[in-house]
Amino acid sequence: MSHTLGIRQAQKQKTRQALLDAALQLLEEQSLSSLGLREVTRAVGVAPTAFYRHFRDTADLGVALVEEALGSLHAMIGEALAESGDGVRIDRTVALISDLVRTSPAHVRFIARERHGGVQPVREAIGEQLRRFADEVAAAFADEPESAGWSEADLRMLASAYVDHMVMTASNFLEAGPEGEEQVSSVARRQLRLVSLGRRHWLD
Amino acid sequence: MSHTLGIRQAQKQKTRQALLDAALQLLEEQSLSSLGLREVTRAVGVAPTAFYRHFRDTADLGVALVEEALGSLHAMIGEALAESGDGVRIDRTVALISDLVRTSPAHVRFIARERHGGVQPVREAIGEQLRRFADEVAAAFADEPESAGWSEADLRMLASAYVDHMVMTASNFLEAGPEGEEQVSSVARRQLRLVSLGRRHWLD
DNA sequence: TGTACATCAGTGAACGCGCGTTCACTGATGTAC
DNA sequence: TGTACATCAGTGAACGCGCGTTCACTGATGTAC
Repeated sequence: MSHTLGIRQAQKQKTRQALLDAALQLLEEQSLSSLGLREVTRAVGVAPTAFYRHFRDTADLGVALVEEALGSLHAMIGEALAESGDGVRIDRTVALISDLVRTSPAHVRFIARERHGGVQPVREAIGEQLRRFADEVAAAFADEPESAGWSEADLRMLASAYVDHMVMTASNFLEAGPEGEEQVSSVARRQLRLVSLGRRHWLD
Repeated sequence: MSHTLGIRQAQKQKTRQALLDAALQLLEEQSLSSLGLREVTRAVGVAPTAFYRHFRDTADLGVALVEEALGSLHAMIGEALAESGDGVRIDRTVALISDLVRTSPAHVRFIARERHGGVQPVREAIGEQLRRFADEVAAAFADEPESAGWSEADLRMLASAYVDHMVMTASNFLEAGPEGEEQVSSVARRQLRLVSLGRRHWLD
């Protein structure tokens, strides 16, 4: 028999999730540093003071949103990069980002907005996640035969370029909307091809 | 004899500039959507209502800051790109960004923060400036012999990658601080070299 | 040059409002026996 | 299974505070003659 949460804890988690969801929606049109605790509780339909049962302040809630947005992404990126063959891997990567933006636009917008936003703990949480992505991408590249002769620093440099390009592309998808999706995909794929070609001739 | 502004207009411009300067400083630690008009006037030492003599609201002030931050940059980028030889041009470009961040860190931070921030008119003003940069970079590339056989769309794709990389690099310089400057420069130059190599083999 | 009037950048009082935080509370859920 | 007590998620009143905006104003600067 699977472990069931107590009624109390289950209800608490439900409220917490409702606060996160409401905040994420409100953050589509403003940034975290101007998000009010009362705004969030009003949207959920609980008393303002209930907020403190779940988060210390809105910055704390923001850090939780970072985990929600990026925490489950590591596995997916690993799969996309595991593809052999530059062309297919590029297609998979861009498709992954395109899907992500279509499925969770609010999460993506939040990350793009708060990556350089006015709330330090959130900036740091995002920075750490992106650093982890870069580490994972670098590790994936390191295993490939094309990386023979590459220094660790150069692999990290290449991986950073990849991750930064992914973030930029996600933000481009958001800005372009559904009708601009194909255009953004096309540019993103060609830019990755550019980098891929550069990689192949790096040691010439 | 050169035209002199009336005393009244000169004083007005001085106050306006003081508001812009104070706002920019306050924006080092918060984002525009949480910047208060009273905060700004308090920092300058004028009455809150004086604000309305210069700007409709803080979003309007933000748009003015975008012009101040990016308006004078077009000429400089043109010069850096006019260099012949990939290596020198890359060095010049990265040095330009490094200088910019050292000279005007607050302006750079403002642009990085508000590029995806919560204030629509400011996002749009930044987007338009970056689009202009991309146009100019594309035009500069188009004049080069290496671009023979390139479609206009591919040139635009290459130029976008350059401009996005510049913004990313500026933000990296900011984050790294003075002691990380050489490291950021080194990574940025190698990433541009990667793109440059890709460009050379684009039509293979 | 001097005078009389117009302009307008900056003032200061006043307003209603929503904010974050505190506190003692309630009542459903959990636990020990 | 039933009872008595403990826990604790969510409540609701209250607080002091700073906000954006309005308005009639002042007095230095500008302009017309």
